[in-house]
Amino acid sequence: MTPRKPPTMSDVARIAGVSVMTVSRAFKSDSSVSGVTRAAIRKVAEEVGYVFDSTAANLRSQRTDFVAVTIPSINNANFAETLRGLSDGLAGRGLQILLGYTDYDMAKEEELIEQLLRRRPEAIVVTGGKHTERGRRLLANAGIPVVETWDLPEAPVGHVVGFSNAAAVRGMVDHFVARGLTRIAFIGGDADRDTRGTDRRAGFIAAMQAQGLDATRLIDAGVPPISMREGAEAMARLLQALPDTEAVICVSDLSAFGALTECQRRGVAVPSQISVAGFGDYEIGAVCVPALSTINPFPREIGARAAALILAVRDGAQIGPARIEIVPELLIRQSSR
Amino acid sequence: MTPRKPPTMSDVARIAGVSVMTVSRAFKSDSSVSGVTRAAIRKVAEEVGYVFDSTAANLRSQRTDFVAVTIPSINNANFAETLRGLSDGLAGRGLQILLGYTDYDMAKEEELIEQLLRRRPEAIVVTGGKHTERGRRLLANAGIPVVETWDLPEAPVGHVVGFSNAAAVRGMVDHFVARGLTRIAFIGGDADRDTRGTDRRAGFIAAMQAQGLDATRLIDAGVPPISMREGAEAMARLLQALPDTEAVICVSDLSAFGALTECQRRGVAVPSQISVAGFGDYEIGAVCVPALSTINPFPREIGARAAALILAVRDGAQIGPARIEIVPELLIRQSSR
DNA sequence: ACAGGGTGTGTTAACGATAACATAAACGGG
DNA sequence: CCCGTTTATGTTATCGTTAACACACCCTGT
Repeated sequence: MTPRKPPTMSDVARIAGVSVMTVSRAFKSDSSVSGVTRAAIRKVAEEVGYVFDSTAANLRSQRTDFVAVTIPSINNANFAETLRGLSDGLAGRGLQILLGYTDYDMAKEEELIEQLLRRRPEAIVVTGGKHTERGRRLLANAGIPVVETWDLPEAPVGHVVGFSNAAAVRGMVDHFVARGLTRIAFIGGDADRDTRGTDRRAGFIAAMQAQGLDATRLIDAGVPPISMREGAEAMARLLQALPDTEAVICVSDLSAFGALTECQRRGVAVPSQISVAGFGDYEIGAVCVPALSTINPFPREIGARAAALILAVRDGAQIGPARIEIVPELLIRQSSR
Repeated sequence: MTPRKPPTMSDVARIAGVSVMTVSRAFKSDSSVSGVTRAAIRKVAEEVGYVFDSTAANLRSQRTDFVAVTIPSINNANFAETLRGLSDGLAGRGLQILLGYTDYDMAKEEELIEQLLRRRPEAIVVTGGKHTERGRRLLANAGIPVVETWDLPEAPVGHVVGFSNAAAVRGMVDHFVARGLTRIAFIGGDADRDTRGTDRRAGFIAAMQAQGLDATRLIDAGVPPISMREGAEAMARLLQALPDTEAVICVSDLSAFGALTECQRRGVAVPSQISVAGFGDYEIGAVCVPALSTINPFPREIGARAAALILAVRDGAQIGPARIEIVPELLIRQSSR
């Protein structure tokens, strides 16, 4: 369409009859340029179709206004909420998110971290507290604020905004036990990939053992992300293999919903024959019939807190490594009793 | 952690005893550097913790390896699929996505487009074919490939990869009519914001009129994105106001699922008393009971095709404005008869 | 009237990489 | 064994903006 190369500041400066520096200042809100000059420059810029070139500004000013973020999957409402919390918190201050997804793969995460750091972000937010060794080193040496989320790692790289996946699941186990249910199963994903899912499973086992109960009713639903369909399939296997199970905790609301539908298809009444619980407080859990008992880890708040932390550091706050613990909320609905 | 400023290429060059240019070449796969030299340089780089600085490379080479993408909302499985199609297609060629979301707001889209163009992406993919006038101008003058998706605009800015929302809904209307249902309703969002939703509603009205049927059973479910809950509320209003309705088409599977649950709560049998259809072929539609009739617009393929288009242009293909039409698939399941 | 301070603008150099060109060494075919 | 070609490396200038500094001008108070 426009084969000639795009106008630069110096084109605008020439036409407006000022120096490049004045044009530069006319585009920053804080700097001192007279109102008339600024208006004239803006007008010329709009006329010639000038679009500010951040790549040059980034290099010279050593500031990119990027915040790098890694999430396991784009297609997940929980992570999307965290992203939105981040985005809303940062956008107001002109910070743009540079997003990458890891596909629940630590090797891919390492590669991604390196790729993102090349862009010289001013902070990096990662999901989870487990990384490859090189990934950790890259983060630690990046010289920018690092925020690990969705977890409470024992040896964090930098800041932490997260919660204990294990403790959250324990709350659900205890709830079931308090209602007199003892034959409780867990539907989760493959241990090698989904670290948060694995933490939840570990939390389940620990909580069951603490209650003196059998913690061997574990159904493997496959590789994360665990879909609704996989939840349904896992439930089918559970009902087949261990028909006397009284309650089941699923690694997420999505798999829990799948499990629920499997019960519906098989005429197994929920919760009178079996109680079902999920994780994550996805919208579906609140809307489906019966509504799902679940755990809300406040994903949006995780993002918002991480954003606030980054802004505080950016504003020069001399805070040491922060460790912000979010306390998930247990939501008991009709799917459990 | 590391207060000293990060090493640059010239630091690596000095330590490795070569020129900066050789270091630069050692980081590009294609260029000619001897194996020993390259290995030595890589080793030094790893030791000193050198991380390549794209900001400088971007400026000098006038290439950023960015592809800008705007979507209405991050938290939507359909757009997430398109994003994944794009991402998977582009990542292999070293292109990174620069994402922004518009919140279904054209003014916000305009601002976003400008913000993204400042980063000098090498192509831009936008959702939808409606933009503010300035937004259009920005896109047209950007001097990079522009791809509009999820729509078939009459006067596209550049390339198009999309489908007709109206025609897709007509297919569903015709399906219902063929089954002998005539009192058909539409649950959709506010006309001002969601242009695709509005297109679907318009398609509904046109199809009903073409069939000589009453096209006034329109329920407004609020501002997009229309949630499951809003779908349920809209269904409640529909059942109240027009209890003789035989079928309802919802703007998305999410609202359709909400509508379905409302029927369950009220003891209205689906599909024997009322048929329900959605749009988008979300996983929930396939898993829920009864499974939802819906329309699959192949969102992943939209992204994949857009990516392929961008790569082709990048490789120097002299293609004029492409118009790739995706034909959505009608999926009839148990929720309709 | 004049020092002192703010305001608006200009000049120069630099951010850290790479394009373009130059050149020395290694290679290979008749 | 020599010349043309390829391979490996170096030198110089530059991408488009902004930091840092400089300076002229206009206030304001005494």
